[in-house]
Amino acid sequence: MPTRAPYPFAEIEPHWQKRWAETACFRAAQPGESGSEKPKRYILDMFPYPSGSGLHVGHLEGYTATDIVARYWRMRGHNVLHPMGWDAFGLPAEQHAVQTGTHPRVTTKRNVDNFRRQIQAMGFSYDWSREIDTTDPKYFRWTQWIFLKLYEKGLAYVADAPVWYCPALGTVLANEEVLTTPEGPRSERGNHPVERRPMRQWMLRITAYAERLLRDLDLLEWPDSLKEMQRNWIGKSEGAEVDFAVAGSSQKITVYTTRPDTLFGATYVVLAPEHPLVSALVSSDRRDSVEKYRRDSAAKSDLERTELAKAKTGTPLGAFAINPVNGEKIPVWVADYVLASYGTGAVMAVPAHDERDFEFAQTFHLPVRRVIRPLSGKDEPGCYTDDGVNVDSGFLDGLKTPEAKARVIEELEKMKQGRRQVRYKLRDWLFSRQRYWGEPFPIVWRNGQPNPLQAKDLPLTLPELSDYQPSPTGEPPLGKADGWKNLPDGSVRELNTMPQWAGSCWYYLRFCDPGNQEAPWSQAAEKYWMQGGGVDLYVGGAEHAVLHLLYARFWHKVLFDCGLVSHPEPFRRLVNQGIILGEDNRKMSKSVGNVVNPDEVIAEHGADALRVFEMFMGPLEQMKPWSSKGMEGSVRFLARVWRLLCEETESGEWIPSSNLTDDAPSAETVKTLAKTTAKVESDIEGLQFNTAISALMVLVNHLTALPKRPRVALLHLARILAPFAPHLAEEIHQRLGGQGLVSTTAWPTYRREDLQDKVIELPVQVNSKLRGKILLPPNSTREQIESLVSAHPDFSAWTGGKKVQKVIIVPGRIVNLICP
RNA sequence: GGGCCUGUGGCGAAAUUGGCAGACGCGACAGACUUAGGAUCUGUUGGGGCAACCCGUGGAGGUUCGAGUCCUCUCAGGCCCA
Repeated sequence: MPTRAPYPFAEIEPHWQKRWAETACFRAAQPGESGSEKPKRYILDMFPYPSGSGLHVGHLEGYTATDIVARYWRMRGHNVLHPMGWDAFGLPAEQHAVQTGTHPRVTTKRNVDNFRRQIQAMGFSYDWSREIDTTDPKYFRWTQWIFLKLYEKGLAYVADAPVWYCPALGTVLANEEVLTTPEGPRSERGNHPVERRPMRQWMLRITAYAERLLRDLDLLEWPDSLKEMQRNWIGKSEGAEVDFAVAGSSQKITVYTTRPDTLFGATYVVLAPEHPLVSALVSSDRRDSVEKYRRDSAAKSDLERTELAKAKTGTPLGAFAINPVNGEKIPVWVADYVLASYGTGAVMAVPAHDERDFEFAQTFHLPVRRVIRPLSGKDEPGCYTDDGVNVDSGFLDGLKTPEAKARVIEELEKMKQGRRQVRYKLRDWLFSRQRYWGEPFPIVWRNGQPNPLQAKDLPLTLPELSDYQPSPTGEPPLGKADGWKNLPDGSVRELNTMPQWAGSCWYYLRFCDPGNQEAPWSQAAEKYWMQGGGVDLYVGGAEHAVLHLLYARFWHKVLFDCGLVSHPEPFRRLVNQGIILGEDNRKMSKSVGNVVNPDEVIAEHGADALRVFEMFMGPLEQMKPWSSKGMEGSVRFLARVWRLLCEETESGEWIPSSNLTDDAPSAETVKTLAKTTAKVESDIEGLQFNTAISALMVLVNHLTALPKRPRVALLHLARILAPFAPHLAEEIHQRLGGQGLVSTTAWPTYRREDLQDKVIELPVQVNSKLRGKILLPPNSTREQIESLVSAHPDFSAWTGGKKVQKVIIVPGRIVNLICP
């Protein structure tokens, strides 16, 4: 015998989903249309990659949060843009194609259909007329169009550069897609080993925007931790380049340092093993050992080379550099703790004031010369890396570190032996992939030169292939499409495709005007929806902190410079939802078997209960574990709401409750409704959904306890519950005789005076310990409070008969009597 | 090694931002519903004590009439970067 549901969600939920779809009640009005006179609000989720395994409860957390906010503002009379789409290019569908021969388009469509079904089962109020798919030629036509803009502005170029190549994936990867692990560099996707290979690649000049990407972070309401991650990724450092002449040679060694003030403390110079000057400068007697050293270090990872704890290695080059400020001859070494990719690949070593140099000097018995004294005056042996005052430094003596830096750079510039230099860790963005399932580049090669397609020739679509396997040499799969790649005039198409990030760099703009055939978006639509600093609320996972969010900001700034968007930043307010762990407190994973499947949860408890529980678990941004018991608590809550107006017969039928009344609610009920509504408002606006739901529970507990439930109170409840549990809210709204859809009615109002109690309890402390309470009107003055306290029957018991030396009164908060 | 975040009942968490610690939920315990209950309803539920009271927000100090909240140090866990 099937178990009876605590309330009939299985009938209610599909019914209202159908009604919403039929009435298109969540359609956002375009500028000019009726409805666009309302204030706009753009509430966006990071659109998903439609994987084969379907949605997980972590996706749903963010989507539920934005849906509550979207529904709330719609009820508050805003024109809400709340869209959904698919970031559908990507490796998994293609790897599936390599293994099975199924076209990635087929796999992608199947996955998208599944994702859409799952999302719709949750009752999210997306405007489905704006659904977009990055693999749709009607969409990627404009991705290619934006690429042409980048190309025209000289921000897209081809370079022969050492790039990360992943043999297992058969493609190159961006710096951002490579992780540093104890086993060496690995691909972020799949954790395969990757290696450096020189290859011809498309690059995007994101470094040209480094300073603006850094500076404009100040315009954004983002979590500080996330801004900090972007700052670190951009990695601005201010320092100097210093030229060291080489004794007996016309060559010079240029080093980069952030501490030019320590130049007088340099006791040797180090070149990275890969530095081009190594072979030019090595002395004949040192050549063999230097060559051997270079071979040895080539086998090591960057992490092994630079780790502080690891023993430092190196070998002298047999050459000497000349310190430009004091003419001193100091030895040149080759050591792999210096990386070719950092700075100029050469450093001046100041062992007294740099940890790594210090360790190296200790290992090889090189001199240590102190030139900075701590400001505190206490000079201890060892390495001192903080700021201080220069000593034994010629013209820098007595200067504090910031002045010393400025002074030495000034001097070096005068001597033409150095210059101020701002550096960024950020590298240009490696933008091509040797893959099939991505946007083709709108480029043809003629006589070894790239030529852009005309905008009118877009989209350039993918050819059909029977074999998606990349070749081991890095030749892209598109190279197999002879008819596609070779053009009649002898030119050849670019065979790489764009990385998955491309489509997500601008999708939020397409949502503003998704059907536009003439342009990626109209100026009017962009101005309307992006006014006030862009997307008003953007919610997604923290894993996109540097990649997607940095790339999208970069494209947006380029589009801004092209006059195509009206604000320099795309996402005004951004929030990361926390990870939902498995019930065992571990990360959800298929192999552990602790994954919660939303389809099953909805079938068992309903979508409303899942929505409520996802929000009730804890703060949105916090990591928190799933709990099936907690899930049942949310079902119980909604069932209690249901039973406010329905009761079950012996045979299991739900009939209207006999406890309903058309009488006006009591003053207490009116107050509870007012307080709850005010709390829910401020909590939704502050994204504190867990406490909003707890306030709703308090209200429901109050209403449950009433012998007769006023219909107007329940109608009020339906409206403030609607953002959280919209299906149930619609059903009770209708059963109580409410007009139209609750989703499109106005948010309820309340009287301000109902928020304030007539009498409040004020705690009384003696010597900061709680001793009693007094009852009084909320707006009592200090004098009134003091006389009420001293006249209280328990007064002498509280004070123990001692004299009150001081009275601290915080009206509405506390009274504290100090009796020594 | 550096940066950021988090530590509160048996569990998930609240705390008007310096003012009654533990709202709300889960779990547990007791009772009711004339059968049963993994349904529902009603109580109780931080620890100690017969009690009045005392103790309690990872730990140690400090500022303050008053600290979960602010400061210093420290321990543990997480994330990011080396």
